[in-house]
Amino acid sequence: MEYNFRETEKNWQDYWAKNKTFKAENDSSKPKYYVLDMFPYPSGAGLHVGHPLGYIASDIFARYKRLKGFNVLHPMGYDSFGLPAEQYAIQTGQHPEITTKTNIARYREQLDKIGFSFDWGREVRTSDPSYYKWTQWIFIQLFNSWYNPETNKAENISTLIDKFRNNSLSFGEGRAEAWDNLSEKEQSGLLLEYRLAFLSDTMVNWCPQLGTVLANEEVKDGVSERGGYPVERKLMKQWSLRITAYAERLLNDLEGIDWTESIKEAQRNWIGKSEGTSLKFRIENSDSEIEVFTTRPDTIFGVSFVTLAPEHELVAAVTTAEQKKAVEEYITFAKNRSERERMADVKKITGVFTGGYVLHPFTGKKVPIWIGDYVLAGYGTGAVMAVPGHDSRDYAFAKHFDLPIIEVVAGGDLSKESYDAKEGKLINSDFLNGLEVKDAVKKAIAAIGEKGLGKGKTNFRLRDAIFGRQRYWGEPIPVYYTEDGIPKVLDETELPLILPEVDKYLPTETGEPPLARAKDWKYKGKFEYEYSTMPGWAGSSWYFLRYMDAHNDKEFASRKAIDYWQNVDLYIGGAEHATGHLLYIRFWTKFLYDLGLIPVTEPAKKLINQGMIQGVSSFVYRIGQRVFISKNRIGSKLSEEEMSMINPDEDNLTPLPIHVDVNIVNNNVLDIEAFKNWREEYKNAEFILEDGKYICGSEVEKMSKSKWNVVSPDTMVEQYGADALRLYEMFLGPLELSKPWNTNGISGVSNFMRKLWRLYHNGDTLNISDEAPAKPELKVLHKTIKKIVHDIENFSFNTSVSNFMICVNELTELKCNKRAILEPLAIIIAPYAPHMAEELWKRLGHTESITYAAFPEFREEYLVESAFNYPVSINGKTRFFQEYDLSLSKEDIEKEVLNLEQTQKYLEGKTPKKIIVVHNRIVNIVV
RNA sequence: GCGGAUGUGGCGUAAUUGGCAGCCGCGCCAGACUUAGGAUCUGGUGCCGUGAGGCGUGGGGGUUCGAGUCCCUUCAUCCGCACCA
Repeated sequence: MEYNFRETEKNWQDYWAKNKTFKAENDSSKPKYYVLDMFPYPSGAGLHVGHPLGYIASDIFARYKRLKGFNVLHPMGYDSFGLPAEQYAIQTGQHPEITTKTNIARYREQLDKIGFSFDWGREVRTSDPSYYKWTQWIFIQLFNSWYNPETNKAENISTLIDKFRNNSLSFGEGRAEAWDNLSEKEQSGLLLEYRLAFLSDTMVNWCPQLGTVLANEEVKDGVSERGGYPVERKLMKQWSLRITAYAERLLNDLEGIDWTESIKEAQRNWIGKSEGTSLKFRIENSDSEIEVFTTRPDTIFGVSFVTLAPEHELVAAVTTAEQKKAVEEYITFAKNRSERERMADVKKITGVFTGGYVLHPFTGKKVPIWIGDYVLAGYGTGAVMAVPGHDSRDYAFAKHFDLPIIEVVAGGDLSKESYDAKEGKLINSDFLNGLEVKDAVKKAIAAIGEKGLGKGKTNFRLRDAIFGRQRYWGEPIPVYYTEDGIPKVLDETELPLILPEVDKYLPTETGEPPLARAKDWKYKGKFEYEYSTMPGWAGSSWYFLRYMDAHNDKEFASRKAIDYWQNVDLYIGGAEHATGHLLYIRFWTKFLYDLGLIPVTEPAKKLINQGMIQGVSSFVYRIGQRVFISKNRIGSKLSEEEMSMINPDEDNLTPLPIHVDVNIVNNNVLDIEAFKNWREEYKNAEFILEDGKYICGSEVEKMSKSKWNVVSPDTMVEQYGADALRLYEMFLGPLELSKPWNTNGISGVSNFMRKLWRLYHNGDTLNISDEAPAKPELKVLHKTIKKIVHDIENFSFNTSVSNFMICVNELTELKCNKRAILEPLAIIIAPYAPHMAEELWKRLGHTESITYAAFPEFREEYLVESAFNYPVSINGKTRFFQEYDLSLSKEDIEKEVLNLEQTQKYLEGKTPKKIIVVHNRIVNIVV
């Protein structure tokens, strides 16, 4: 009897569910291990074959750790708030909750079929009130906290109020009123400048099509990441999170975690730390100063103009009457240019002279003030000292407007381009002349400090994260407003603030978010709630903690559970979250740590990014309306019969490529019957074939419904079984690599599964011998154990599949049916092919699941050889092989080799210059 | 522009980390068995050459007894960031 994967896999999946085989305990004598996948957003399209890649890898690891005696936490859940469900709701009127539930059910069904060892008892859904209650709770903690730069951590806002009281507000820059004399509104406004969750007027990314603001992380190339709609800058009152307070720690702590270099680098980039100095330029005929930020104070004598961002607050003040009109026109122009336009023509230089001047702090010379939109209002001080000689952007601006270019660092050719390198000697620079750049920087900073013109300063590119979304399907922000408009957070006992029902999922006529439609939705019946909801990333910024204690209704997770599980040992997910989710989850973790709520500062010790699985689209080529030409016949001569199919008068004779469903194409050969039935319009299609077949074209593209290249895991499981799918996804190549899906190859692992089964069976019956194993059999087993352990621990799952194949091939060759070999083999393969492993385990006479069997111990002694077959090479080229006992010394081997007839043949009478003998490796003779 | 990765047969890939390049699989070729099949089994399969042999890890150079692996240089592809002063 052949192995019946359909029945067997179903049986074991039922068994695992019924016996709660993968339930993790929150305390155990075993060491803990936490394996986490990035939980999915349950979209309507269901899972394609690319989604489970990371889940399979993490599942193998989790199962391996269980066999190694660890108490493993391996949970799964759903990131179930989000835009697609809401947009679907807008179109259909269907409540997003219903769509979400349906999608989750579908996801669960698909996941179950693959045989994952998730502890479903800990499932979380971010859209569930019992979950978002705690997301709201964390928001309240953020609101009630500020970042104390002295202790370098978040503290309760009361410690700030104490400071205000004691120092009469001298703590806040430039304020001297007494705290208690301020009105409540003034106090609230002041505190908002410090709270980690705060309301402020900020420039936001406004997306009119989506009707919401977006975080910087959600905007790519000036369009929304979801949907690709244009995004514009707009000043709005918005909730934000003060992630910038954590910039330094987010940067520094990257050192201590085992994440891929590319993710760490992306985060470093995003945080964008840059060290420099601030410097003030006195405005001519005025008491005001323009403050700039520069990383190159050494080039101070190369300043030939100062550029302000169009939004800079001093623009009006420095503009002269003659230039007023031009400046105003320019500002209007800059304002109306969308972010997208501005990015699209980075090369285009625009700007205007204000007519005003500043005085050079060292020479006292007049320096013209310009406005240019290459200077960003949001970074540094929104003003730069332009050094066209040594900054390419200033150079381009100076060239364009014909402004002077001064060389102050020797080494470049300023007639061609600016010299930006930070090496060379200073020239034309008064007291800096002759110094190397590095020393000149130091001396310049010192001089600037002495004159009281500025001081060393660090800037970050990281912006505070805008937190409010003018959307329905998200966590309500637990805030209400008093009659004075003072925002107040709800009391913790009032949580969760349930997402109210609305009649439509659209903004109101007055442009308020959908939540404003909710009937009688008022705090204590009279105060208005905040109508914005939280962004998609809120719920995912702490979910790893909730899994530790998923049903706790008193706390977000009990201290005991958190102290036990600590943080994630292995986190697997896509690299697309590099600067979004993975930054936020680190931020929230650090915040909760500061409050003393959790014992760790990082969410995950190790992170692996699985690659994308791309689709391979297939194409048919249509001529006219109903004739399809095989790929390699395009451009070839057609027979008379073939010609008669085409009507050259009516038909367009250029073959038109059309995506065809990959499920009716095998090895690029089209299933013509299936194709005719695929769509009504192709029922009467005619074909121009090659070798009697229709060959399709193919191309690697993103896997998506519209490209007809989606391969569903269900189809694979149905045809080959879950174990085969698991093995094949791993066999495809290194986990981190992106690769196109090719269904053809799965037959290889499918054959392997059958071979494995046959190893234990003779025809229909189990065929196992209790005889002691022979040495070669033990050698094969232990070689495999060694390799598999090495592979798993290095996350090299592709090579372990290949090693299993080698092992089974060799044991088949040896006709091995010894229990002492096949039992351990079942265990080591169990993480990869758990269903078959369970079935074999049972047939071998075990009554318990294989999940908690003991992983076999590797024994070196079985691999020890007494001799080695040395490759003998002459001048590095392998010529022949010779076996020598391993006890022989190098000298002995050297002598023996030289005496060999074959050696003499290759030496052709010459005397070797040198002989290299590497023990257990190679012999090389140099002639 | 900055940063991160990747280049090996027709294809996906492998190489105990400086020691026999091409493991494992797909595909292909040949054979066996078959009331034909896109099933199964056996063998072969880097390239050139009938052969001895030669050539081969994107290209060029170097270090070394020995380089896919280390160094320099160059090219190509993918991804991330980007007027960040």
